[in-house]
Amino acid sequence: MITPRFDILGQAISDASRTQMLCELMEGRAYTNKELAAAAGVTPQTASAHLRLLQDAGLVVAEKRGRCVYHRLAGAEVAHALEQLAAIAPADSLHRAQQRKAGDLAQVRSCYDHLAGPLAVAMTRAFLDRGMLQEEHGAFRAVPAGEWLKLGVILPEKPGRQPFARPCLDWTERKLHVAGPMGRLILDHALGSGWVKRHRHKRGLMLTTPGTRALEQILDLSCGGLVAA
Amino acid sequence: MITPRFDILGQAISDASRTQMLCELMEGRAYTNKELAAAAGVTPQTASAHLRLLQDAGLVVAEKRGRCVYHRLAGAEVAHALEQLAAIAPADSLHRAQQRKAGDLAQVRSCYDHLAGPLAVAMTRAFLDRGMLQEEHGAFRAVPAGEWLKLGVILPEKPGRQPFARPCLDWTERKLHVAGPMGRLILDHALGSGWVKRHRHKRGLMLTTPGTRALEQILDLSCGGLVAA
DNA sequence: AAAACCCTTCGCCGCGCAGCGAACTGTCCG
DNA sequence: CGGACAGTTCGCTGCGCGGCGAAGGGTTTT
Repeated sequence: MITPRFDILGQAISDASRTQMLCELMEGRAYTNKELAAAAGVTPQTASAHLRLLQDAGLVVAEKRGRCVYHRLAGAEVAHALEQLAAIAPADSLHRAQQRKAGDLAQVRSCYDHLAGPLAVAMTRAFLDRGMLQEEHGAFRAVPAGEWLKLGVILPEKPGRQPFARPCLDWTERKLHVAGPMGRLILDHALGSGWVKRHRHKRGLMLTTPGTRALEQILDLSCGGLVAA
Repeated sequence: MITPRFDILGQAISDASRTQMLCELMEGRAYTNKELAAAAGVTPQTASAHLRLLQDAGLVVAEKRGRCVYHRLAGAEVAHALEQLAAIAPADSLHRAQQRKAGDLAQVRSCYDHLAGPLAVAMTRAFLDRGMLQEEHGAFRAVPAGEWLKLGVILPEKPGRQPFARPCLDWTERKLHVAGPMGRLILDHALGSGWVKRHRHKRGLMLTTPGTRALEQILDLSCGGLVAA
């Protein structure tokens, strides 16, 4: 019997501190040791050991720049596999309660390299409603439309082997939203256009007033309650 | 930040004994405690504890029948998530060596509810070559063809939300083969027609002479080396 | 040069847990 | 009824590993 080394991966994600770090890294940004240590609630020494383990497991890569070491997920496949796991993992009820209290914190955020959270779910729903996107065989198929260009998306001429618009299951909503190259384009464009901004210290993103207006104009999407305070 | 309880799943698959059991269960059959204990190389008491943990994690369900308890994977989602993990997990080189020595053992086998291994990969390649199946956006799309009926597959009238032919990455070959409802139909038909048979005590399946002839006739597929001794 | 800062390595403590032997429950069979 | 067998529970042992404090190597700032 051939057994993939699940245990190596499993051991990597079997610890609450490490999963906390991984969830942090799912934002797609690179983080320093100290930041991840704070996120997991442990000292830097401990975080250092955890990150070395995650590195050995191939889930995380490190990049030294000056006196800081920046850690990030090893690739989109890793983020994708973790999403899949999240789909069958029981949600943390404790943190779910925090989410309700925190309110907007989880409303708009990024998932590795694309938008996630309620905003992304709402946008995807708008794509489907307007016929810009079709769900078929559990995959997304983009339909040529003028709206795409306004969202910073240029559709490929021919469908490639990799899905251009990959469905990604949101952790909180348990609903699909757009990932893959199209998701990346949308996030890049939204950041470049100032529709969303990264928080300085808090995690997550904030939807700006221009962003709200643009989404309303292009997709007829009302973003009530999603604008950060 | 919302964190799915990766750690619960992670702890479940962080132990080599448990992963061994899970790989065994990936065959799709139900196994008794004793069988799984033998597969993992531990005593029944230890296996019992492991299985209770896997049950608590929601990966495995147990069914009591007489004095035996049959364990099986909790569902196709679990099998799917494990496949995804296997895609980024380093393969076990030790067992890879065993595979080469064992030869036909890994050639034909099932992956939860569909055929897997080199045979399934070869069949999928034949589907694609003959135009019965198309790969698009990383998904499979079945094309109506007479061959499908001979393989026990009746194509659905309209594409549903769930993919009918889901691509599944094989552990050993790292190549795609057909899973999902279509994969299940093919395996069911192959078992029902006597094309493949389950080994009595050994794991895996064996391709019969009628099976070889049928595949050659329908798909022009030569199965040299895949027939069990 | 000294101070501040980021990260890592080392050594230690303590918990958690995999593993087994022994004993117990429940089921099937003669 | 009594033996055989599957599974579980209990108690124990030993290893692994998460955690931190202390100390050391590098880099940036003053």
